[in-house]
Amino acid sequence: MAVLKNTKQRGAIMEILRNSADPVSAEEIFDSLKNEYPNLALSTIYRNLERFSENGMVTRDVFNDGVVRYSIAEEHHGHYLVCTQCSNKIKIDDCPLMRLEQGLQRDTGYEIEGHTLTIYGKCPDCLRREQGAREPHEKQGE
Amino acid sequence: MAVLKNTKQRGAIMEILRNSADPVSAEEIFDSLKNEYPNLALSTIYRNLERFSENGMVTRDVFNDGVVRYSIAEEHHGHYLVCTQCSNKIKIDDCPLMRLEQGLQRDTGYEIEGHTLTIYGKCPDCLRREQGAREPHEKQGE
DNA sequence: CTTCTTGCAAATAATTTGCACTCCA
DNA sequence: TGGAGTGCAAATTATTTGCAAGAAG
Repeated sequence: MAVLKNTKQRGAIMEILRNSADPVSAEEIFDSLKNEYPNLALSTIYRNLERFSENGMVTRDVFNDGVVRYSIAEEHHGHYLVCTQCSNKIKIDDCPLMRLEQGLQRDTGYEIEGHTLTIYGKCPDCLRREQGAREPHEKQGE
Repeated sequence: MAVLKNTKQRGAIMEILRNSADPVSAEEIFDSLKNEYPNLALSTIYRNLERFSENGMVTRDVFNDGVVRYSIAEEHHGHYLVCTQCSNKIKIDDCPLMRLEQGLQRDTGYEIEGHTLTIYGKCPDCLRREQGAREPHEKQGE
């Protein structure tokens, strides 16, 4: 695969990725950079993001709104327990999938490369709040 | 929310969803039905799928190829082993997460509601194809 | 200099929407 | 009958691609 040359656009895109905690879309990157690089092309961003993700430097994810967002690969490890109300997240360290994966590999002939796992629930705070809201006379929207 | 009237298109779409083990896209449903209903419109399918999913009858998922696929909500518990090359899917029946979830519930105070799990890898066919394509002068470093 | 990159414009692909007509309840 | 549902065509949105000009090594 071709060598990645070092251009200022490329650097700028990488910097945005590095500086943002959450995954960002091509368009968001474009907006962030259009002042500094007035004739930066959106296609340049798409092409770079694609290249980054091929190289494993960046993780590509399709969100439920159908938009693809990217984030630095480092940040993207582990599994989470996320609250369906407030989106509060707890990292899950125990991952019981190795065993399962070994079995699958044997049974299906697949070469397992990885997995995604997210568990959803309500966090204690939201549960409490819900209890409170359940009082006979107190009905409140959220 | 408006009452869902009973039309043959609507029934046919539902039937497809019910009869398919894996999630299906609007286009796939369209293809399956275009013989039986020559002037069925794709937009009708999109609109119905959207309505189904609003009503909770059907689950909507955006896949990595950016295409939205739908499946009957019942089937909801089921995890997949998907090939990173050809997207071939195998359903995983064993789900080792109950135990983990019980532990988490105790440890974190979350009330667990569900989870998503997908395992990625290369299917036997793609592995074979890859072997074949591997050129004589192989590169060592990885 | 030669390959990798970029910008621009045009092309796709999936999905959505406006509108007039049709059909179920 | 009246509103829900449909087909069709045109509109949107995110992303991709071809190509000539420009920069990096």
